[in-house]
Amino acid sequence: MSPMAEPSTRAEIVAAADDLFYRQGYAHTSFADIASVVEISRGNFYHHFKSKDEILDAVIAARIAETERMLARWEHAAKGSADCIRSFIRLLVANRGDIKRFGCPVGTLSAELAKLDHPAQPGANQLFILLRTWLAKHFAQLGRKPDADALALHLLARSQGVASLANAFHDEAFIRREVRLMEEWLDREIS
Amino acid sequence: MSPMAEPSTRAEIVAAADDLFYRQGYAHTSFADIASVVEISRGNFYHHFKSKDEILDAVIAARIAETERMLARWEHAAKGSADCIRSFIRLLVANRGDIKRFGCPVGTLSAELAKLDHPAQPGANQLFILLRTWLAKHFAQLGRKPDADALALHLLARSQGVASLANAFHDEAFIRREVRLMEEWLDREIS
DNA sequence: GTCTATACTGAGATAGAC
DNA sequence: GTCTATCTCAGTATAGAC
Repeated sequence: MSPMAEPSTRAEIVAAADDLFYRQGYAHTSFADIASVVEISRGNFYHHFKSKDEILDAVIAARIAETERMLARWEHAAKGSADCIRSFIRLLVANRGDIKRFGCPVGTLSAELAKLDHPAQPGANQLFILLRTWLAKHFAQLGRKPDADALALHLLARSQGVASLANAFHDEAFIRREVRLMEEWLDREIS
Repeated sequence: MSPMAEPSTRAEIVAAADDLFYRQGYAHTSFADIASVVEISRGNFYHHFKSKDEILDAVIAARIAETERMLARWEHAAKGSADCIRSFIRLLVANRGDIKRFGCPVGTLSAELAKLDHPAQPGANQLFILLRTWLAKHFAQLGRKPDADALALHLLARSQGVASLANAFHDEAFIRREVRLMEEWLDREIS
């Protein structure tokens, strides 16, 4: 363990794999792809990871940690629960460039692992669960306790659908339009 | 060309590939997988299709033709445009078993080809365009000509999102709930 | 001793010859 | 319709560098 002076090779591998898994998909990304980004030899990173699945686990763990930090930042910056939910909705706009080109990182990974029937599916779905419970918590705080989870799932589904079609049609204007509709929906639901 | 007494070998290959591409994904399905379903040798296979990409093209063409037939059936059975749009919404319920397990065949193929940066992307998106223009046509006939395309895209996105999350969480009840919300939305929009 | 690099094996895939 | 060439990939063995 080096005392975090520079990013460790392991962390570089995870970061590169994270990026490539998002842009190319998990199955379509080879060790050689990752190695060429990190600029290490291909055989080398068996010292850090025993298998490709282990890298995937590390990438998922990193994404979960990053998502938790993002949610905490939103809660810190927001005035209340309605603002928190708005931050989630606006994430689509903030990331519209990547979403247009590569889709939603959560949804596309979950869909790919489902088709591969991959053992890491529960881990990938943990990202969905994280967002689902966080959104439900804030809907409950806005007085929608009985159907907080249903509202959370509804909003998650809406944003997933927007990401899918924005990706298929490469349409950023569509993202902005749907984000406005979701904000109006939110205002109606919590008024 | 045999006079359609029995399904031709070529049609059997396309049907098997269609099914496997849906359930396993395109990249993860090999010639051997398809050949073992159709029970032909790989050499015979090569007589009908020169490459895997060619099979994909044939599968996409078959899906487009099948979708066009489905839309025509809906129009024939429906009382009016509102009924047509309801048929589209209820497709989620009709196919809920497959959607729960494998997602939406249109959306998952489009997403996979996007990640692979595959040349057949435009063909796969043609399926989306087919639904989009068909829905927009019926919204226009219901007096929503100015925003008919936006309404069509909105509904397409909603159903894509429902399929994605139903697949991730393996939740059929969620599909039924969201379908009801979409039907209520439709009633409001066209009233 | 921690990290890195080179060389190799075997599985599974497409493509194609015969 | 069998049989083979070739390619890419994950994974391993092992030795060298700091």
